[in-house]
Amino acid sequence: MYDAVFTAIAEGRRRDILKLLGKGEKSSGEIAAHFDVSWPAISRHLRLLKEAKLVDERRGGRDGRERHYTLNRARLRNVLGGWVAAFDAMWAESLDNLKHELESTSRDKERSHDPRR
Amino acid sequence: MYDAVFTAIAEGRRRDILKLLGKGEKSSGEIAAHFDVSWPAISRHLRLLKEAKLVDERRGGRDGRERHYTLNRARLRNVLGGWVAAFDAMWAESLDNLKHELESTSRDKERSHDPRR
DNA sequence: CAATTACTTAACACATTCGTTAAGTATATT
DNA sequence: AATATACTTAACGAATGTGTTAAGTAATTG
Repeated sequence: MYDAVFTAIAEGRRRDILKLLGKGEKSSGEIAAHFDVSWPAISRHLRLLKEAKLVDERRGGRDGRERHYTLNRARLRNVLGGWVAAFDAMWAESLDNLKHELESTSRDKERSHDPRR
Repeated sequence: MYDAVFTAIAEGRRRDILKLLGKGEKSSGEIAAHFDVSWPAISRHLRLLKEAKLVDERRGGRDGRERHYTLNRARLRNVLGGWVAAFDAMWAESLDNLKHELESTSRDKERSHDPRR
């Protein structure tokens, strides 16, 4: 599930597209015009980003022929922020375990001066 | 530069390795034992993670033959956190631009009731 | 309804990547 | 010096991913 997000942001051009969308909504054509690769290439990047739910798509323009993309900031923050935060949670837990271990070791010492025999 | 980090975390197995290291320092062999792929495969993942500076390596063990890896939490937070935060900065800037635009538009309205003619 | 606009999907080439096994390297140990 | 331990690097195959051009498709316009 999160996998799609990590795959999506792994590629530089897709990160560039996200960056561009950071400045505001853009159509598929506008995005393609910003880069020196073909429109189909951009279209596929957009599909991936859409599947990862990093961008939202809606019909737009004066007639409904354009596809407008917007950055999904919440998704970006939730997935990446959440993932990074999980490490700090683990860290806290590890520290906690270590603390308990040290405490029980010192309790052992109180009961006997050489518990290993 | 940041590129290596995004590439490194793109792969599920490497994210699993980072997660494992989140619980504390581990040797190359210990890490390999945790997964059902060969040691060489793990070794290459570790090299990528090291190149991305997401993990640090040092000699360890009773003799100096083991290679111990630790997670570099700061790097993770700085790169990903920084990248995500940049979007919010852009967002703030875009909002600000929009505000200025609206303000100048309303100033135009004050000067003339139909500026488009 | 034929043409136009704004895209997307398909087909294919080339590059990169992950895994495997076999071979190499570095640091003790005997 | 030979052997063992703990890895890493090399070589290679199968899968995946990015780009290109050509061929759709969906909605609007004349």
